[in-house]
Amino acid sequence: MARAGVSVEGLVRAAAELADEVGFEQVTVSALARRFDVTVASLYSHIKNADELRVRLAALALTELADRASDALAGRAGKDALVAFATAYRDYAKEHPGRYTAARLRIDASSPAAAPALRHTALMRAILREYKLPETEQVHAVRLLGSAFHGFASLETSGAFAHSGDVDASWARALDALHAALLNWPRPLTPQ
Amino acid sequence: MARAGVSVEGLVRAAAELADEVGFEQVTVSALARRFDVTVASLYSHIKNADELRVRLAALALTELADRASDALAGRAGKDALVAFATAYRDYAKEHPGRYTAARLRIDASSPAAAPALRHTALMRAILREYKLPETEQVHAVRLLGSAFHGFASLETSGAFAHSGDVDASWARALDALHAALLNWPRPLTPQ
DNA sequence: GCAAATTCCTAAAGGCTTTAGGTTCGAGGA
DNA sequence: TCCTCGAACCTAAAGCCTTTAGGAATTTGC
Repeated sequence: MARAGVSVEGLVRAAAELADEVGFEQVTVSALARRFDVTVASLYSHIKNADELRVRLAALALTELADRASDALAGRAGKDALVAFATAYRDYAKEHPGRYTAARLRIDASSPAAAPALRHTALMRAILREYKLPETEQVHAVRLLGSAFHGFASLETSGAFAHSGDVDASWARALDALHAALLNWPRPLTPQ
Repeated sequence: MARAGVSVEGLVRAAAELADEVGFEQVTVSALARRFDVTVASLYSHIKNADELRVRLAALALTELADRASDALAGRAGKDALVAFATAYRDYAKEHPGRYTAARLRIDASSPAAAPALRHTALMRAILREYKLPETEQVHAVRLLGSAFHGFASLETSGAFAHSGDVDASWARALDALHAALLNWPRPLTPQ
């Protein structure tokens, strides 16, 4: 019988497609085996277990997302950069809901997904450069931006905004408001 | 044999405890049956299927969360109200991570969880009253607040903020920034 | 006290994950 | 060319989960 030519990379790519088609939770080793027309047990020659598959999928998604964000940022600064980054983020979540869900998996420092996760922080800090926040405030600003972007993308893809109003307008206004917030970043009280 | 005295309410309460202990994804009909010392099939006299259990759990969580938020809001206005609401939200997510995850389930209008979900919107709009935004802007502001609160809670409980910095300070700064954003809400461009 | 409804049970089918152990393919050395 | 060895694949089986069917026991209410 001819071999199916399965490889770890191929598996992860197929898992990514499957995730976007049927949802991240439905990505199973069984479904992948069906897709490659191979028995389930065969896949265990390539991956250790179902969890490893999910972590690798997360790493793929985080890398793709960081690549897009990085491209969006090229040659831009200030509000332009903020909007481009955020929109790359939101668009990715809409185009690839399964991958996006995978990207939000709990990741610990030893995971192969840890490195791409760090790129995201670095990119956000690059956006902040133009806003000239004090060094100690940057982590807070990164967290606010991360929360707002992730929260919006997450609520939008989960259908929470589906029942009223113009979501694109909400997005534009949110970015205006965040831009303004960064310009007038609240000064910390005198340190104690 | 004496009856175990299972009821739908009891099941959902136990499911909520289980969710907080071992994570929402691990809430299974089997685990519940074990907890009640009853066979799995018995539970199907009380619930239609595993999905109904999850939806009921979501409804419980949304109701509890709305109750807390409502209490937090009582007698407060302006930034006070904003901070109290947001903190009730974040604290609930930290104390009850499993329930909180359930609350973020995709909910459609016919679901028994739809009604408590609407309370949340109403409460957020109450916060906005003091900020006197134009009627058409309120939906956008609600979405920004919802995104930021959910994003922060979600990233925090999933460990994304675990590796550096003072998370409470980030939270305080985020609320300061959102308060300022509401005070200076970006005017929409002249309508076309 | 008895009938009906409810609660609980056994049994079984079907899906997913993982491990154990055996077979076949294909590439590189003798 | 042949043969060997590792990788890729297979069958089999165990364990857990969901769901349905049909039957027994308990509780409730007339």
